This record gives sequence, structure tokens and C-alpha cells, in this order.
Amino acid sequence: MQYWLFKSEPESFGIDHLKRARTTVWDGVRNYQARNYLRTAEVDDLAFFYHSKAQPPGIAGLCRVTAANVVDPTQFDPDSKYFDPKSTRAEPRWQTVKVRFVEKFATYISIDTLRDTFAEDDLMILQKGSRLSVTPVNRKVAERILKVARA
DNA sequence: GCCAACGTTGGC
DNA sequence: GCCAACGTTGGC
Repeated sequence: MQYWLFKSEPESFGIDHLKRARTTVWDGVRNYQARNYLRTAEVDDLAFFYHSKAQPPGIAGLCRVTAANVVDPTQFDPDSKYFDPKSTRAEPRWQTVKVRFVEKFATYISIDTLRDTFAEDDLMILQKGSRLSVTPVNRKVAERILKVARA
């Protein structure tokens, strides 16, 4: 079982949206490095739900992967902002996962708290210039995040 | 295959 | 809204 951190802007889709929807296809990832991580995600992996462009940015909750290697349908939709004209149904470019809501944390973990708690090397999103929307989180770090979140 | 121009991300 | 740090595009 692997832990991840998924970023999303709560103004468009936040933890409360996921709670209401219960599940969602994590669509719209259009960065190859992030996609490559998504391709390695497996059912039952857990992902921290990070609110980017929030005030303050931070980890809002947790979700679980319920389907792996899901073809992102938005790549075929000309009306979607994630439409990719170079993608074909025979050879889709963008795979992702389906996730289910697990919990909204009792304690929202702001980026300041993350910086106070972890070193840059512990968490990829703390590294300068890091913009990846999907990043792996090692087990030890993940367990410390959970401890803070549930305190 | 280089690289300038352009577009995007996301903290501040 | 600014802008640093990336990532992508396309002419050459």
C-alpha cells in the first residue's frame, strides 16, 4: 500500500465536493510526471487531499484509490478544458485513478504546519518550485501527517 | 536537437 | 494580482 498527495483547488473541487460526491475520477492531470505516478497507483492506496491556491494551502483530508489505470474521459471531450486532440481511444495518453472519500481531517494541516513538521526532503510539495499535482508520500511521513490530522 | 517564446502553477 | 519556476511548443 502506497501513500500519495493529490492537489486540487478547492474553488473548483475540494474535499467537501468529494465528500458529497463520495467518489470521483481524478481527471485533468496533464503533466507526464504526475501521470506516470498515477499509472503506478493501485487499489487501496491512500491519498492526502491537498488544497492548493487556498488560504492557507494545506492538507484537508484523505481519500482511497478504488480503481487503478482509469482512462481519463475528459481527454476525448472537445468541450472539456482537458481535451487532448492528440489522444485517441485506441491509444489514450492520460490515465488516472478513481478515488473514494475517506475523511475530512479534524485538524486542517496548513503548509506552515507542514513546513514546521517536515524537512523539504520529506515531502515533495515543500520543495522550491515543485508544481507536481501528484506526488508519493513515504509511509513514515504519512503516519506523522495522520497523527497531526487526528489530534 | 536547440532554445526563445509562451503558457501554467501555486505560494505569497 | 504578481511572478518565480517550471513545462511545452515550434521555428530553425
